[in-house]
Amino acid sequence: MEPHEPDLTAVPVTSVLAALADDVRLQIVRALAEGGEAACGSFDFGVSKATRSHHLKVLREAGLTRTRAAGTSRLVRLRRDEVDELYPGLLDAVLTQRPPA
Amino acid sequence: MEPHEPDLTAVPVTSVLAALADDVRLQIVRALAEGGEAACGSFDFGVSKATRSHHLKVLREAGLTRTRAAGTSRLVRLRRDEVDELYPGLLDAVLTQRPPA
DNA sequence: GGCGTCGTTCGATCGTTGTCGAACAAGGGT
DNA sequence: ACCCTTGTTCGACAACGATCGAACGACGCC
Repeated sequence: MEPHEPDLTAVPVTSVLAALADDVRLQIVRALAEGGEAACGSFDFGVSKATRSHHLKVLREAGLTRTRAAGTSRLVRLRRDEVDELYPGLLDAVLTQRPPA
Repeated sequence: MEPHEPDLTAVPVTSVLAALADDVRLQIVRALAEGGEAACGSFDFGVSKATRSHHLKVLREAGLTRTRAAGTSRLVRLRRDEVDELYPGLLDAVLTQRPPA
């Protein structure tokens, strides 16, 4: 099956923002920004694997991540360069974990 | 009635992003970024005044805008300084209108 | 006071989306 | 060959959100 990873320029801004406007997905993006490439299963944020798979699909179809098969796992990585080029400052602004007031 | 304009630091990032992840609201924000302060009625993007009022409320409660009464109208303005300080690059990244492919 | 304008709020509708369990598919190891 | 691990997909359900018309409130003006 094709992973359906669109060109970032073909994704409407609202879709990119919507993809980031979820707590679970934001945690995934943060983990990817810190740890680089990671297997899907390494993100366990209290949701079922079905939900996690759904979130990874949203991120992928928003043009924010790429996925490649590696044996029985799938490795996900952040498309940071492309995002930074098209939306400079966006990831930086969103990724910095602020203290909860 | 109090306009309920929260401190930006008290608003979760996901709420800020969700507020920007809508086409109508994005148009409003762009208009505010260009034209400065404007009356609610000046935004007519094909939605009813009820819907428009709803969108302005979302933006206000996300800490992105301020509203003040002025006679029979209400003037809305973008809290650009505060947003830029807390999320540097976010507005710049989002506000630039890209050509539709 | 009465009217028109501007905006908010209410209630309803309807599509979208986050969530889950279960079923399925693909790989690797023994 | 068998099984276990890893992910995806499918239906279902619940919650949220965008939208509207209509009712309401506040203000200025004549």
